[in-house]
Amino acid sequence: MARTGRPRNFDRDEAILKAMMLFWEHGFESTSLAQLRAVMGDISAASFYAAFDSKESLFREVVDRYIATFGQATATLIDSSLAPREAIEQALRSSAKMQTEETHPSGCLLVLSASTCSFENVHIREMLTKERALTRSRLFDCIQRAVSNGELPASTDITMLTAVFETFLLGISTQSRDGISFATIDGAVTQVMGIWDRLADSA
Amino acid sequence: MARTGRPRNFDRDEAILKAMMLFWEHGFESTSLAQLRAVMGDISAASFYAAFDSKESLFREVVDRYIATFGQATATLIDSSLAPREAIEQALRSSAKMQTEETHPSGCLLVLSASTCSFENVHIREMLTKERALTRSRLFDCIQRAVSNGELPASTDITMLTAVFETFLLGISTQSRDGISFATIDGAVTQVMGIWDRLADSA
DNA sequence: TAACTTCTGGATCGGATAGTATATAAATAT
DNA sequence: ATATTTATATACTATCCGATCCAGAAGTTA
Repeated sequence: MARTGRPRNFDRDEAILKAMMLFWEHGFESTSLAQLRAVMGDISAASFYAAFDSKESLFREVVDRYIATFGQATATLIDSSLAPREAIEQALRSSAKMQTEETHPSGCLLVLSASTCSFENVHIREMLTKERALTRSRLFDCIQRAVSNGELPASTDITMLTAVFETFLLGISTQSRDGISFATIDGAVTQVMGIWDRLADSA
Repeated sequence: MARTGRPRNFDRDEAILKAMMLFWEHGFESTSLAQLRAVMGDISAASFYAAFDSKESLFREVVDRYIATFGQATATLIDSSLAPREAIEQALRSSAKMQTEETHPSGCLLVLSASTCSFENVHIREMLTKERALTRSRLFDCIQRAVSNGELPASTDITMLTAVFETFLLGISTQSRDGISFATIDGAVTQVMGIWDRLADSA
């Protein structure tokens, strides 16, 4: 049975995608309700709040959507059918590829859209901090798996090696914003993966 | 001869330092005039504008001050008395040390304080982009010097190797914000410098 | 058709925003 | 002493912010 009431005359899913592009480019606080309503097809404030409750609630939906789509660049990290090294290398290369694409804002939304914010929105920043922590723990698990496998020596400092790849991964956001090409970053990934190989050889 | 007129009853230099801490923590746009005036000793709006002209003008002064102080963590990059490798290693370790200190906001002000902003403040973001480009060119020159010296092979892809170190350097900001310790990042620096050594060995 | 549900247009809310006007206070210069 | 210069306190703009209220429009259900 179809739902009752007057149907909304804009595409909610499409509106979230448009909102994502704004939040991605300008960040949570610097994106205004007026801008959001404009890209959603000049909908009224009433329509906006009826559909999304609040700016913050919309942002949470946007983050979820981002993770389910563009954020899948790091999905290889939880694919246990891949060798840990390949999982990490693919996560780095796919992230570099995605973040430098010109069909959407550059860099990573989870890194850039609330890197700084006002006191009253600290919880928004912490929300993204938690998402990054999730990626970090997946990286950690990947490396731990390699140590268990014997691909990396038992003496490997997993926390430190996680930092090697994660620091580089996070840096791609600002590099992309600064206009560094995919080819250049991809070449850098090759060098960073050399760190893994050198540690593996010493096993 | 002393300057005429009623003397200002707050320390302008100290006020800039206080402003720096706010901009560093919350970013340019999310730091309000009211907050700035409060940390400057509850000065009036009139006093603020008499001393600094505008929020934007104050921010430019803050950036200059930051570069002259905390930003000196990367100063080794332009010290030609240092071997290129040592210059870069020191820049990375000093940056990691500075950015994780707990006496001021974590991360780098030049990376975090305007990573995203509204449309009307793009020039603020671009100002910081230019500062990062300066660091990048210094990194580039450092590596180029090593190639000229023969420390690195003539076949070295300087742009790519610049990206290796710069991407890592930029990533330290978010890592610091996420609470990763200096010891962990410093250990990661050691691994990243191994990339240099492997390239140097193949010379 | 009548009741019900949901969305929309338009006006509006209180509060925060960066910035300014005016008059006065506090110093130096002559 | 008087003029000049600069900073202050106080009051005040105009605008934008996210969010809400209400009446009516546009559907479905019974």
